[in-house]
Amino acid sequence: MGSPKTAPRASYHHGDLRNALMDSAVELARAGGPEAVVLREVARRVGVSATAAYRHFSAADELFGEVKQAALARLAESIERAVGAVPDEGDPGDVAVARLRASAEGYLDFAFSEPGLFQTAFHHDDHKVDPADAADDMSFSDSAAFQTFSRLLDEVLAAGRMAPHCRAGAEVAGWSMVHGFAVLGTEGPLGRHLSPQMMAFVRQRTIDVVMRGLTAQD
Amino acid sequence: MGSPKTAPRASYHHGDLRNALMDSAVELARAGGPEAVVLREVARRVGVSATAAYRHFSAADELFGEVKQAALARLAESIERAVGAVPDEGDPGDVAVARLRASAEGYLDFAFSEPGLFQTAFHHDDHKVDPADAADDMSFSDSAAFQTFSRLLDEVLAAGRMAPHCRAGAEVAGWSMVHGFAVLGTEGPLGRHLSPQMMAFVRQRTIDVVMRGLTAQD
DNA sequence: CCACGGAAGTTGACGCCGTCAACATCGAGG
DNA sequence: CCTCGATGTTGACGGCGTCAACTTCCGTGG
Repeated sequence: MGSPKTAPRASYHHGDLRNALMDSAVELARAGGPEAVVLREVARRVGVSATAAYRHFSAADELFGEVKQAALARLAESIERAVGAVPDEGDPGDVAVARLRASAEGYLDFAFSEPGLFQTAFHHDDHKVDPADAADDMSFSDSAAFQTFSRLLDEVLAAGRMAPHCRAGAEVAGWSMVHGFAVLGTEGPLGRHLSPQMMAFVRQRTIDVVMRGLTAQD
Repeated sequence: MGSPKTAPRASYHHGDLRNALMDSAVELARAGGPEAVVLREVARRVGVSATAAYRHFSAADELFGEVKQAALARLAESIERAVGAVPDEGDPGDVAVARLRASAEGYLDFAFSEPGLFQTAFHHDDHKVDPADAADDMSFSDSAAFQTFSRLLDEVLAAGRMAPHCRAGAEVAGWSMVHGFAVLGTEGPLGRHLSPQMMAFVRQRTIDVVMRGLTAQD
């Protein structure tokens, strides 16, 4: 008695090893960032031999890739949540702008509350750039979060809060800003040198700058 | 005959091993990014045993730290060069703005022409955040490049091209934007999914947005 | 002049990692 | 019931960073 899930050593076979490995790997990434996702340690935590993982993943990279996708998904959730929390009342332009701003806040909330997962979501190893095989590599720019961001910019444009000629490339510009701040704050020197109050201040300042840059009317 | 430098196997002792290891390590970082800086490989290239490096560096991390500093220095050079190339004539406000913009171009020029070194410059391992020992970790925010950037913002302010209340936190906002674009373009999904023409376009767009965000007058 | 002490480099070993080949165990379907 | 494929184990390999012990060389003081 006791399902294999609750009694990890119930039998020779695990019963749900793939999911158990994923959970363990995600927890490792959460606590220690991308470098902490070590196949042997993942297996150890699940109470299984290292090579057992090869029945469910072709290699360690594949496991890591799935952890990355999971992290990306949580980032998307954080953004959706923040955007969804904006009250849909008042001037449509104000709402559109507020929603755009909220998406940035949701991005940064995730980055700073789950730095390990955030770094994992954007970790990219190898310098190998084989010819036309880049297609299979799903990433943020294909993710729900990016689509959301794009849609929010369309809304701002439709509400007349952005000069039409500025719309092109705006996703990348806005994303760059928020992402850069997140990277510098979580793994870069910002988080290590600034007090929490300073961090909060420059965070608002940074969002102010990008919002002003995106919603200029000239 | 033949100095130890030109004849690497002239004698048992190398003569200039520390510099030789540094050069080799920097070259590795240049070609393969931070992950490619592997102590044993560095030593192998110099034609020396792996443990020989321990006579000059306390650990592999220390070697890597120096490579990082070298990369940071080259980034600073790239920025200085771009800023220095701006002609110092015409309206002082225009010059200040042009110099600020040039610093961003210099930053991105380096990131895209030397992606391995750029990634190395900002690579940060371990999630260990020991108490008050963060002081010794020199990084970009202490570097010449950051000081330059700060000075350029002061000039823009002094030339009346920036609202005074926007000056605080402007370094971080501008740096975040440029850094984010560089990261997404070199190791992130941008560089892998966009054509060179698109890259050039979004690059200009991104710089436009941050310049507009920083130099707003309201 | 030489011998000697420490600086600089070597070898061999340890424990960690990812991965492979060969073997053991289990449960579902003939 | 018995077999066979899916699942998990063991043992090994090469590569990594690092340590302890050993060797080679060079500059210096007697």
